[in-house]
Amino acid sequence: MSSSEDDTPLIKGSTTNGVKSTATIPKSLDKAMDKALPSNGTVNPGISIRNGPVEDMDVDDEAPATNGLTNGANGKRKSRGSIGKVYKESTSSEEEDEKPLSKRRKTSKPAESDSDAEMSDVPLAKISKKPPKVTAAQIGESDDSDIPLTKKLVKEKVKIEKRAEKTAKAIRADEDKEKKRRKNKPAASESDDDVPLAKKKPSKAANGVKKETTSTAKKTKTKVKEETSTAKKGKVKKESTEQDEDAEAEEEEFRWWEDPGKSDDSIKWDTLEHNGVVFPPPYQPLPSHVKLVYDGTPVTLQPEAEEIAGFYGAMLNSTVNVTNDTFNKNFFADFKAMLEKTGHGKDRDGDKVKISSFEKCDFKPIFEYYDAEREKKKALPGAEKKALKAAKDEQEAPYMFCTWDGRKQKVGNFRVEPPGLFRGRGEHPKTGKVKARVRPEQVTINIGKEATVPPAPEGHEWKEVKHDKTGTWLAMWQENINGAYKYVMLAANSDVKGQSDFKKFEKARELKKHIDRIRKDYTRDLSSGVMADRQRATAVYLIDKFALRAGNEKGEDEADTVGCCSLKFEHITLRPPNTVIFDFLGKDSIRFYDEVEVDNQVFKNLKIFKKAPKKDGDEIFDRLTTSALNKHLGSYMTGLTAKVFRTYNASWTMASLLRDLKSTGNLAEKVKDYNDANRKVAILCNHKRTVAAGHAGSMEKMEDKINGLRYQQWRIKQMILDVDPKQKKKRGADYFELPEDLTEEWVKEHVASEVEKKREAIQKKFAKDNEKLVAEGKKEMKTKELDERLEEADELEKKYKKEIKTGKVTAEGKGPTVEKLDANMEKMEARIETMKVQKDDKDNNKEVALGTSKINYIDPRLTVVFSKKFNVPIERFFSKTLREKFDWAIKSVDEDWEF
DNA sequence: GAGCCCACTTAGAATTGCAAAT
DNA sequence: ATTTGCAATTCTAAGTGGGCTC
Repeated sequence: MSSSEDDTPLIKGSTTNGVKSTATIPKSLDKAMDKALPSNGTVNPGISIRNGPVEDMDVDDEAPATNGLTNGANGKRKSRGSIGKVYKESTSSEEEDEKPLSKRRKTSKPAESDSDAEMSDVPLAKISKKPPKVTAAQIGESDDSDIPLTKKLVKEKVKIEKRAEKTAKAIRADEDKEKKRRKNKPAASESDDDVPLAKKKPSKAANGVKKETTSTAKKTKTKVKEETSTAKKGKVKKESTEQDEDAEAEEEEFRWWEDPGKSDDSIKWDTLEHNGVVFPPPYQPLPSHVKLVYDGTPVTLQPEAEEIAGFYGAMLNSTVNVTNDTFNKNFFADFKAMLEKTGHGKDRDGDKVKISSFEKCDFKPIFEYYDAEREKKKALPGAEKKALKAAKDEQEAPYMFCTWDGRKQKVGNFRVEPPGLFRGRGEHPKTGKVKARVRPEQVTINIGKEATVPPAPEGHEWKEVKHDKTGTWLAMWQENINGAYKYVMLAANSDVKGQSDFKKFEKARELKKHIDRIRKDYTRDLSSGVMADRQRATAVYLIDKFALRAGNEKGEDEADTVGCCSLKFEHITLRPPNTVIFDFLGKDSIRFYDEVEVDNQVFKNLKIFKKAPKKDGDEIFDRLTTSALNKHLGSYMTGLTAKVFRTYNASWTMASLLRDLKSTGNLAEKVKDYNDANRKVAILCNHKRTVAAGHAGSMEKMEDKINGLRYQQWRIKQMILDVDPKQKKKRGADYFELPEDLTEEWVKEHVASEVEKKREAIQKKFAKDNEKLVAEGKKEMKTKELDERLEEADELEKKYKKEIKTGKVTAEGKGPTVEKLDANMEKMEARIETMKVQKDDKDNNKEVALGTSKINYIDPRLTVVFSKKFNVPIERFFSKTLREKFDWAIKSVDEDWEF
């Protein structure tokens, strides 16, 4: 770990208005670079050429880039539309022939499914390389709905059957293989010779807690296996209280992290039982008085259409969607399609009303109905709400858990996603489309061969029932908008998820052993003569330094977002001598903006990669794909991919931040220190959240509170003068001035609001007291009493007004002295300071999301170690669910553990 | 070796729950 | 007791990457 100290991933400064402070590259790395790069830029003779001919490329970069770009690496050419176009202008005919061909191939597919009017309008160059994955989506779109639907279903069915057959075969083959494997390898003789080093480590670490050797660990395993069969009736004990040393005392919990690991991890389970999925309740039609109003006329819709209108209606208060043109357009297209199918609406007299204009639709009545329903539900007395929830819980109980290799495990998302309007993030071209109700006929069940297959809902059947032991999912369906697969899997606190989490972090730790070599290599390859290698080296540099995502290809029918490999011309701005400005939308259309200094060679390379004729829309790394990059990374270490770097860098950063913490303060300070470190990691990973709606308001409130305190300070100062006028000379007149930013106007307003607050408090108390009296059967107090009570506020007002007028404040309290007042001042000062810190903290934090890094990137063992070392209860860092998810970490590590 | 299919992790928003403030 | 503000949890979209096919 220490060897790469200088290569700490860059921690960006805290964000203010999206502009981050400049990060710097460690000097030592710079120096290393100088050595690696001959100043004249000639290609290092030692460089291995993996990828075709060496380019005659001037590393000093002023030569036209076109040659290097186009004649280079054989193969490795992405068929991304516009790039081809660029090259066409200046290069070989080979390019010209190939690109259009691939385009033609790609575009031909959509044509064979229903034609899509929108599609054909798209310029040729822009048409997706991917044929639309799912024709279902188009069916939804098309107006002549019925015919294609059936056509499509038939097609799909055939496909499915084929696939099912195939997988069945595969599974059979797998099972045979497994049988053989078992025969050859009795469980007891399982050798751990081939267990990767990384896997051994934790059990070693665990030794601190448990004095177990590998052999006893094995015993544990066998024991668990035996228990499995017997444990079925008695459930697996969940909250083991005896978590340690005397583990020999019967332990029903499955301590898989002490297990050296199965040799075959492609088989995920032997037996699997579960109860399937829960479907959302069927659509409840609106009461007859609630209707969509079209062009002033309330119209009755068929339930299928009404449901869709309801999706939209219920959303009217979310401006994000309703004011989005794409959303509205997509919604209305789908809505209209359903109206077409169901015969549009009928007015009071039963006459047909054709709904053709979105603008003439008034969803207000529907919105108000649903809103009222929401309110009703919210207003329900607590007991009733609880009863309702209990009923639901009971009904769902059977689905909450499954039995996985004999152990009871929580299922994550057993509820089938309800229909609604698709809310794609960012500028998703399909946002607003109707997400259809999932029918049982679309759902595939994965379950053990011996298990009872849960029945499909009455009158329905499952699409398929599988027994695929290589999968961890219990049920699956394909969604109609993007054709995405939706899986029902186990919850985060399950053993399988824990195991893969553990593996992920072990993989990241393993990278420590290779990172120096990898960095050395990519630093060298930054000046490789092979364009593809140079691009790859540059990309790895960016991924390593700035924690960028890999950046897979995306389709035209998705939001236009990028990661490292898919960065485009316009996403990078170069500012000599060596500053790179990133500005692009990443995953979830979250903006990544950063100005950073990079290695000179990287700067030079990016300049080359951006060289004309490249222009907006063209890829920077046009010779690089994520799979090529990952393949390369895999040569250093099995399983190394771009993703691992993010985990590694995040955890490594956290580890070094925590390591350097002195944390001598109290509990709260230690927690704050931890959170600060957490925040730095979150910033590194660019984890953001939208600023909460009330943020500006609550900021103002805090500022106002602070100012209120400062005003009180001024009052105390005047009291000091009141007690001892000589202080004016002693401390200087300035000391007693009201701070300039507290204007006369502000003071008046402030004072008025203080008085108003007082009044309100008095009135409230009065009303309450009266209520009490009434409840006790006594008479209410008269308004006269209220007036008397309110006098207190009047006096306060008078006092303030007088103070403002005269600029003098009479000292309060019994026996006021300068000393006492000074002490008061100090207390006030401290309060102001803490409030200011709180405010800044909140402001700095307004767009940083800490959770994502805590849940996915920071090795939980780091947190556990910190918790133990500094004696902070783990509850301060991990919520209940997180403690369950990270159970393995909490129980496997002592305070000497290192990432 | 591009283009899918598939399975899994990662992500922010929305919703819910809970406790501090009033 | 109610309101408010935030933390926790749920939801599901959007990534990554393996592997298969042609």
